[in-house]
Amino acid sequence: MESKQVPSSIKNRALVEKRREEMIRGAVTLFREKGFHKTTTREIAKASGFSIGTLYEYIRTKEDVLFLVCDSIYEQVNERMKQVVDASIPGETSLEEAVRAYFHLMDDLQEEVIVLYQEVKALPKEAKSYILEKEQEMVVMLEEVLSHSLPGAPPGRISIIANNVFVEGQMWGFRRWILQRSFSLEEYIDHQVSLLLEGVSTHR
Amino acid sequence: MESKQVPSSIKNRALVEKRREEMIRGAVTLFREKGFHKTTTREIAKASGFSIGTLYEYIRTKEDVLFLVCDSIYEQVNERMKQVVDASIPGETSLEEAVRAYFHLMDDLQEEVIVLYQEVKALPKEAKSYILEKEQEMVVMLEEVLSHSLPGAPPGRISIIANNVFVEGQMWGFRRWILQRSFSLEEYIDHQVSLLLEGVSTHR
Amino acid sequence: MESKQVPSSIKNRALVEKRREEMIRGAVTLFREKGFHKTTTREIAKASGFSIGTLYEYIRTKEDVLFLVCDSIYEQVNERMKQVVDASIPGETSLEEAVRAYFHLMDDLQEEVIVLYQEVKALPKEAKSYILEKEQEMVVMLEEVLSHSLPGAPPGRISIIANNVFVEGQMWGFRRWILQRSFSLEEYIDHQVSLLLEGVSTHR
Amino acid sequence: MESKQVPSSIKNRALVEKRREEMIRGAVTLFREKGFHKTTTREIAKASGFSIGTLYEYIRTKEDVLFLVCDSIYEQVNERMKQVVDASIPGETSLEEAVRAYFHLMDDLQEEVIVLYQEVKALPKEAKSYILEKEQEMVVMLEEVLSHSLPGAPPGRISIIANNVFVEGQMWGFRRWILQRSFSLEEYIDHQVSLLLEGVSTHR
DNA sequence: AATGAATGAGAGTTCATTCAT
DNA sequence: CATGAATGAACTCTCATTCAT
Repeated sequence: MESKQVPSSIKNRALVEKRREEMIRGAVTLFREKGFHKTTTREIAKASGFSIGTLYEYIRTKEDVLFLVCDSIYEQVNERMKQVVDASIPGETSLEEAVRAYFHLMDDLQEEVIVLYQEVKALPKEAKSYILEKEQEMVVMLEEVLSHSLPGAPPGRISIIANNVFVEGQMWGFRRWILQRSFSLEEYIDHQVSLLLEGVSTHR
Repeated sequence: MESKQVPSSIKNRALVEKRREEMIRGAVTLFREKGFHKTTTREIAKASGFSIGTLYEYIRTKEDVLFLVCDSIYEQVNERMKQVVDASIPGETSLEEAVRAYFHLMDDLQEEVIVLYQEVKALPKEAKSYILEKEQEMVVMLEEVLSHSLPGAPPGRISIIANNVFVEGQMWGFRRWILQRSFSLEEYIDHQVSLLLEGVSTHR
Repeated sequence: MESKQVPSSIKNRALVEKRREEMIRGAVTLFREKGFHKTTTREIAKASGFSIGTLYEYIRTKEDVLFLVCDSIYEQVNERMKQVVDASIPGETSLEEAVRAYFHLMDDLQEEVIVLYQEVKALPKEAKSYILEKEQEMVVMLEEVLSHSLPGAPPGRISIIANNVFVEGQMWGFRRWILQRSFSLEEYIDHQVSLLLEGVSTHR
Repeated sequence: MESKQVPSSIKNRALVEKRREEMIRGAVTLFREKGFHKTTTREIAKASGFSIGTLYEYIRTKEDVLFLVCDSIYEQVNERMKQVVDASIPGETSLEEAVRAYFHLMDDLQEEVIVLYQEVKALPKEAKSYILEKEQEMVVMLEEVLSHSLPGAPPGRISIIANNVFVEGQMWGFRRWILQRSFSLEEYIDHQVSLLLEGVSTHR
């Protein structure tokens, strides 16, 4: 799937898939720890379990690694989110359920989402657009769920709510140093859901 | 003020202040365009109007420039936000007014906020903590305003709302490519205020 | 024939011969286009129609390819020149005829001769000597023809004339960008023959 | 003069000139010994007496070094040849004198000319054209001298003679392993002049 | 106080060669 | 015999930082 975007000089497709998975696993950890720019290609190779020469058989440039990492993360996020959306029966599955599922997902993939969040901007132009499109797919999925549950709401409003929820989900990860000090995931979700549905006026 | 954090070999305090302002002005633009890592110290020197040698009379490392930039931005943000808060009379100035003022501020300082947003993580540990504290001051100010207007709300809830508002303000800048395509600033603020106060249930 | 100089791990002699011919054909084109140093072994393998692994069954090092190419070219040049010389009957075949035949040969093998000309120096010492000997054989053949036609001339003079003719033949190829703009092959040969025989004094 | 072609980040023009001269001196020797491709930039820096970092303050790429070397050689060659031509009084200075001067020049600059001869092709396209133009200037100078001495000769013939002389001069250097074994410079020149003027027919 | 030439560690990338299958 | 994945030494080039002037 990624092979369409990033060419490799290795012919064996299955092997490419396998090696790239190893690579992504290694790179995510490194990027999370030190950021993309401070991670060297040699470190990536080592963390992936192969030599620098082998690394470059599977990518063309260091930025390709970043792209593969970002792409893979959104692939996971969208995949799992799609399951939630598809399982939802319009009119029956509540907005609340979907939002809760999304927040749980963001909790599961915290590390990955932080990388995504902080490093996408380092991608070369074209690759960045591609990834931002995938991000947008994510937001669109949220919009769909929202419009099922709020049939009368104007699309502009739906869009803003979707963006809010999207960012609040990510916020749980990238502002963890403040949020996760004071709240459990469930508490955080409860608050956000309550705010979403009723605004500040209500408080329990 | 910054001189406390970043030593300079120049004695003349006023001069240090002046040169650093030039430096920050130049650096913000560059960081916005190409990011911290892809900006060289030579470019910063040039954009600041002095030589590389002179640049290093006023800082110790490249990261000092980033620190000065981040610090200066929060200085401005907090300064202006403080004015809003101080002008507000508890019980009279409404939550809505304060939030609107904050969103306008985020619109004014868009470029700067994006830099802040994307590059803080590149700061060395200690400097990062220092800047994150300033960020937290900002959030605390929002919390204060909120607790004035929502006297009965529990502090945890206040904190989450403050974080939400904080991030939604920044979102106007860093998700501009999607938001500013569909909404004027006023429309965006109207929606956010309405959502904040009443939740999704209401719509016009 | 080449197998004496460059060992191969393949036993089947005929196969070695065949594969090496494919290899030389591919390599000449590449060397002509981008030079020896900028051509990779992978490219040579591809142009030859087999894998990099197979390539290395028929040679030991990249320089072996260059050697085989150079050797093969001189083999052709000398072979064809020998036919001319052998066909010449001392005293009957004129100097002019032989020189004309040589220039035509240089025109036919232009591409190959340019490669020879530009890349021989990249050969390792021993291989270079071997090739330069073959080059010298070529010059010696010219000397023989010349001494038949100029029986009274001292050998030193013969040698210089042979070198001149040798280089003028190659010049038609490697200075083509200037010569072939102004002259057809026949015009060029006519001029050179006239100059050779009579010097500058005469002009038509 | 070269500064127009190859930008340097050093501002002091005189210094650039000086350092580049050191660089060229070092590089010529290395290129002569091992060729352009087998010489590393670190070796060039070392031979020039400065660090790798400093080297790159005066050039952009390794190929720039080659260009500067080639340019400088032709600068010298053309400069010195111009003196000969300018000193010649049309009608008085004989063809012979000019050709002799040229051969002596080629003897003096043997090493440099061999480098030129073998490495020009490694230059990037544009730089190559520029250097070939300078080479052509050299040939044109020879043509001028020739046309003064051979007023009745057709231009095509003049051009070929100039090319012959040009290449025969270089030949003294790049075929030294055979020519300089058998001839002193003066003997070589005597033969060439005699052949040029009278052709093969005459011999002393 | 200001300048800019000098430095060299270190980064990304290539590619000839090997060897298990 | 043929293949192509794996290797790592070696290369070019960058850039933060220093220091003599």
